[in-house]
Amino acid sequence: MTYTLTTPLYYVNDKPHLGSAYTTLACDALARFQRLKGERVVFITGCDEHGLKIQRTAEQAGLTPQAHCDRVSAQYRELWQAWEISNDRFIRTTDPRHRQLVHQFFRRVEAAGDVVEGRQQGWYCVACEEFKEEAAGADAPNCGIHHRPLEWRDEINLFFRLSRYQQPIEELIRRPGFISPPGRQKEVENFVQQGLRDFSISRLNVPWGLPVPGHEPQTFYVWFDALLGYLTALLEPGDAPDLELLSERGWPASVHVIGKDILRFHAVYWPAMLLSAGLPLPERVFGHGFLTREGQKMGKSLGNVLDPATLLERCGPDAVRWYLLRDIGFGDDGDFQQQRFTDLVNNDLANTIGNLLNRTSSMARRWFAEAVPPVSSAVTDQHPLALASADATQRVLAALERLDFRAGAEAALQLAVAANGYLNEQAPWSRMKRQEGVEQVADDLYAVLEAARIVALLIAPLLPDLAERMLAQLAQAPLASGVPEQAASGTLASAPWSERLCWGGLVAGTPLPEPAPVMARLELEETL
RNA sequence: GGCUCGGUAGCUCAGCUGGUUAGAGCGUGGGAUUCAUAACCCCAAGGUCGGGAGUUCAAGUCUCCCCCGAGCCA
Repeated sequence: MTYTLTTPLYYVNDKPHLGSAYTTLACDALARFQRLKGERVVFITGCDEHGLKIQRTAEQAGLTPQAHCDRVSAQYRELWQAWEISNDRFIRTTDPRHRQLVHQFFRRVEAAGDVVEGRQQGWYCVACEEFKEEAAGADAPNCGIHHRPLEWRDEINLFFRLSRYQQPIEELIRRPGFISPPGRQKEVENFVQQGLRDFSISRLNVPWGLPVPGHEPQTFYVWFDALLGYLTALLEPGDAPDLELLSERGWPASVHVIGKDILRFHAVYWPAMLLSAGLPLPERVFGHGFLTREGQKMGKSLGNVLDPATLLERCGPDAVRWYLLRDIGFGDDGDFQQQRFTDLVNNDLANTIGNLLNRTSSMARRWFAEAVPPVSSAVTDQHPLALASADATQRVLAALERLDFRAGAEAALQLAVAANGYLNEQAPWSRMKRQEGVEQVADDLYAVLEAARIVALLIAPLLPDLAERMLAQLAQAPLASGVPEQAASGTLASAPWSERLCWGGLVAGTPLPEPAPVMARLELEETL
């Protein structure tokens, strides 16, 4: 079984913003988690590059659409590299193979009798690339989202007969777990209950689009072509663009992770299209929330846009990943507050987790020959910290499985808190001063180091960098959650994650490197 | 206009099928300590659980109305 997950294919209208980074970061955590569990993962991201909006943006910049797309998609690719996103694929809908796959898909849909000509009349928002039903009777309406005038369209184009899929779609969206979070399910149900209407899948007079075979000069509506990018992305380098191959390449997807604004495309239109083409349906669609900043919507007009590249540069990957994943319920809207951001990062990562490792390693080295202290048989898997570790592990696994990154992060953090508490109760430094119970001190330090090791393993999906730094500090093999399982097992002679998560992995006497803080405190003097 | 979801300590939130003095984290104040990244640990203050009415022996938790916020649809 392959675990296939996708981010949306981001529209290359402008450089990447924090919202895209948020989605991608979350998917990266999920992908790493699945890889660590030993699953074969195909993590897909990429860019959606057709459509009138792109065409116009390019014109305004004095570029050809292709040049514009090349430029913006490169920004995405570079940003994800900088963020160490472990995507296995990066698909662009201008990829030549994509065109062929879209044509093949379309022929299937057409053969199924699901393509009809129709007259499309209505107000269109180019920025949304959507017709606005609600503006039907209006005179010169504006888009409610973009506050720009809508454009009148009256053309003959091709429609997909969505109405034929009323029943199967109703059943699909009722299926528990298909739409997450559950709150959004009703939203879609209401929409579907009102009756599905055929929707237009082609445009006239939009040269920057894939031609509809047999229906020139029609080009495909961006959304039709973009969604299919998930399929093209699965093709391996040498593969011919053939839908028949997909089942061997990881289709259907285990989950599409998207922003809540495009839930309908993924939960209704897309499955119907797949049904029509005779392809299996994705197992799950997760619509996450949006980010505001200090209570306000981010936008150019307000000048309060947080640039993900700047954020990375100034704060590092661990801090931002932690904040977004640990403080915002995945699915809920979230507010980026700089004060809270630094508070949480410093408290959780630097003080609680980082300092735990630092202080313990320092003591172990000082009193036990710069190595992991000898353990006595008193430290069993019934040790309080062993129990805490087992509990944390179980909770992290369960949480990440349901994409509850916040609960996962908290559970891992709790283990570090427990270990710090234990250390203070036992106060090995006092024992050493009194020159008594050295064996007890060794046991205590061993147990705390062991807990720290497990904390590192548990945060690995969320904070791969910090996890590796911690493991290095503990003289442990790296995890490499970012590379495919086969490659990892080929190069690393370490046990799988699930085994390493078991209590007692540290070997007494293993030399410990000189401790250096694994996580620096954030000291932001100005506003980001 | 219809529907949905929220409104719980300064902030972000947890509170399952109603049941002792409403919880956590952050922030704030204090204490303790020195192994450690002025970190860790402990303690405290702080809430008429949006407002009102009702059901009940008992409501943050159920019903109705209203106010505010978000969203989907028209």
